[in-house]
Amino acid sequence: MKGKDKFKQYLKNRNLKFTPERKDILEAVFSLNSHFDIEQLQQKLKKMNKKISRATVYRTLPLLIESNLIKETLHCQSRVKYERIYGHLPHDHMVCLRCGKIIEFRNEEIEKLQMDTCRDKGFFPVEHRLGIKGYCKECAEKLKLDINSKKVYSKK
Amino acid sequence: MKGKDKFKQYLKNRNLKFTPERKDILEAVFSLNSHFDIEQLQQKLKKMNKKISRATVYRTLPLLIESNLIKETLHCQSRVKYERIYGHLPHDHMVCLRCGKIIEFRNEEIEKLQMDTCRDKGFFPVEHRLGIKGYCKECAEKLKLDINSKKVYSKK
DNA sequence: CATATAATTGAGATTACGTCTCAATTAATA
DNA sequence: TATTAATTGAGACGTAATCTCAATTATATG
Ligand SMILES: [Mn+2]
Ligand SMILES: [Mn+2]
Ligand SMILES: [Zn+2]
Ligand SMILES: [Zn+2]
Repeated sequence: MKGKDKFKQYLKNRNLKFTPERKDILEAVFSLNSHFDIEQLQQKLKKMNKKISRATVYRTLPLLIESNLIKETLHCQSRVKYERIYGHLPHDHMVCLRCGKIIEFRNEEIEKLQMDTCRDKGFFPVEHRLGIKGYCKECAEKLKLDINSKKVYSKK
Repeated sequence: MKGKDKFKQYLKNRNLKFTPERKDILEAVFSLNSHFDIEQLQQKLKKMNKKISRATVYRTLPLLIESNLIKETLHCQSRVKYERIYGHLPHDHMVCLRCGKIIEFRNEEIEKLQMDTCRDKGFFPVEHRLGIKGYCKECAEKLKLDINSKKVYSKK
């Protein structure tokens, strides 16, 4: 797993240790399907029979973020969702308010326009996040929402 | 204040009451400058000499959101920030990681592309949020960051 | 206007999530 | 192998947000 070397390198650069706990968490993260929250990560570790304290899990996530292996992607039901980014192309998300489905999309044109705007404002971008909430095709059909109408009708 | 009527209407439609507490909270929200968090809202109410319980404040925000008067805009330092949207054009945000400054921008082209993507996926959008984190012009200069370089350099 | 009724409120308890503390342990190095 | 600074885990702690429930009140109706 190539992410491991990157993580090791990152740790070494700052005189941090590559402990078994950090290795286990890294493996759990990479074995999870991309979007996950802390709860799911802890579950996974449990399934792997790794008893790692909450504190350590919480302490390790920022390291994985700092080393560019994962990032925070969206807040969903007041939970922070993370995802692997190492080896993945940047992309954005749509979240279905009914079934919770997450749809990924990539639009380079949008990204280019974002960069242009940053340049206009003299802003140095580090991270950007675009999230669209709404209803996926299936749910929209069930709810009889018309995709071509621009407005959401308030219930009743 | 026109938002008041909209709120009243919303409440009436669902057999909810237009109580003094709700009125006060609405007024506080509309007198605050656009981006605020719960803490600031409570401060404001205090300044207005309105003693409204925490529970009521928390219970009222979702109503204001549901009635399209305000929306959640961004999470900043693990706090949810809200802002009035009634009577304001939709826009997105840049947040400076150093000084906390929030820069608003509007780019219709980006919005159009988002809508196109939704149409492609059959997704019915309700809300979208684009946030760019990074460094504002002033901070970028202080930190000697080069706006034209695409990558953020990891420290040391 | 008086009454009926369902919605609302506030105080405080409770939960949920995340951080902190500190003694014991351990990875890295030489 | 010895040295040393980093790490860990258990549990205390902090804080935001939600819940509970008895008392209150906005609204509709006659
Ligand atoms: Mn994703
Ligand atoms: Mn704004
Ligand atoms: Zn759905
Ligand atoms: Zn700044």
